[in-house]
Amino acid sequence: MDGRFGVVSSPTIEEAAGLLEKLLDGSSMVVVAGVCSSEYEGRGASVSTEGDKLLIVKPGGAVILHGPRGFRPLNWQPSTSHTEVATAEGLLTLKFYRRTPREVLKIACSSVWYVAWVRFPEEGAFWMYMTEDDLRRAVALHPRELLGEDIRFFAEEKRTPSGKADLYGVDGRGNIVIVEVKRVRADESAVRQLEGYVRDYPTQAKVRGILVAPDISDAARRLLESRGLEFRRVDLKKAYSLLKPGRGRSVLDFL
Amino acid sequence: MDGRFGVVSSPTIEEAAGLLEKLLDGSSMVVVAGVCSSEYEGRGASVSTEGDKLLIVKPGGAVILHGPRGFRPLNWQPSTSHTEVATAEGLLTLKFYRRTPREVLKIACSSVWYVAWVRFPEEGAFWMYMTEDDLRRAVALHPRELLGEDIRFFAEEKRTPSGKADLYGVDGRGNIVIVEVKRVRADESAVRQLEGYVRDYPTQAKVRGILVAPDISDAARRLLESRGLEFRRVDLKKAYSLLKPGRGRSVLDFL
DNA sequence: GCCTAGGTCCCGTCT
DNA sequence: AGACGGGGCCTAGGC
Repeated sequence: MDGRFGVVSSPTIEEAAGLLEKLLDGSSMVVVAGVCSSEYEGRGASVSTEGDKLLIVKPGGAVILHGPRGFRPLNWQPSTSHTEVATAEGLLTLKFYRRTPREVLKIACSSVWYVAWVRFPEEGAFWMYMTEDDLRRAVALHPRELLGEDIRFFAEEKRTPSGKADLYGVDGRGNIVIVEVKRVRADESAVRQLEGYVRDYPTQAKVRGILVAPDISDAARRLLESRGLEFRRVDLKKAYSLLKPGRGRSVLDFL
Repeated sequence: MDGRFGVVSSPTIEEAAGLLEKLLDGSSMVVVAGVCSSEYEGRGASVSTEGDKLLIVKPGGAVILHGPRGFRPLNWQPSTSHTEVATAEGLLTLKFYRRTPREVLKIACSSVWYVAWVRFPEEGAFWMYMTEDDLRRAVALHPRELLGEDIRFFAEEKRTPSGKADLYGVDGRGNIVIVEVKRVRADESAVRQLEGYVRDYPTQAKVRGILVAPDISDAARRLLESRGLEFRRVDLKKAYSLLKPGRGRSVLDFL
């Protein structure tokens, strides 16, 4: 346990427990593979029977228990306030508690294939782009190019009784325009959002509601038209290139 | 690689590549820890710089790349259609492709701490309970106990122009009642859903909309009242015990 | 394949 | 703390 990382293969239950007591101090990224069952109680409740499992415990207290299949973990704990390691009747038992919301995840392993860890792991930087935020900024800055008309925007992410609307503006004829932006194909819930924002705008005058997205589902289109709202198709490639003219050539080509 | 599992500590880049070419055939749950960077392009785009990473590849093709912190993976692929393993300029490079949607995740590792695997992992059974489905069934079967009045329900999960409504019924006075059920505290989007269902019901007569949940947010309550809709608090413990009288004592006690 | 809605969603951000 | 909406959300169920 002195190096940067370590692995112990086929530990006994007691050896595994001893190792984990030292390792689960928040300094290491720990992986335990073995034959385990699990129990969760909290916002919901679940049980899993014995089977091969992969347990990951990260510095910061995130706990993730994977079964052999699927993408999502069987059980997890986004953060942990208290951890217990013990052995009982030939089982390695782990308990991970969380305060708010009150939850507990219990894991019991009858065999442990290996315990592996990396100490004081270094965190690289991470950037994500092409988000809805990027698209909203592009629309706000370049309405003529992206919506086909000039709109002067005066507010973003403004609170209304129905929620937060993306963009507020005034069109060439002086109409209030409320814009809801979606980075992906717009569905009915996007229309419901926009409908609420338009209805909540405190005026007797006509308020235009525009849904801006690369595409819209048929059902959403019908709902939108029945409510007198508008849809504007936006080209993601064009939007992002307006925002960052010099960047992302390869990313855009991929789209 | 003959046993049920295996671990190789501190492999060279070439050794790691050789191992992974054999291991990434869908027969094993594989873990790679090392110093890696990553790139993703698809529905969005992201990059991460060199740092300690934990790569998990499951049978079935799920790929999960964790950094040292947080609960969610930095990058992932829910399923993979094609995988490439190579070495280039002292780096282990892995590429995971997906068809629909078209996405690619590229990982490059300059050091590999360990490669570990479990072959032909056995899957245990998994049960989850106390879902929204359970609650909806409880309300449909026991309206008097849970809503305080007799309602005869005649439809569930029925399609409307605004989406799918949870329950349709008729109350003691012959009014149509539409019920939206939430297992957790109801928010504004729940009210918007219910509002749409009520509005879409094809009748001139009064239609009651009832939101059923263990709790409701203040903003949602205001929106609900302004729209003439009703709220009924439901006790999860009671609902669940009505559904399964003989079961779940311990789970309920925890709530 | 698309679409809808749930989820122990998680997560940031703002009040 | 709660609350609201985004997310490469994922996943199940319909069509």
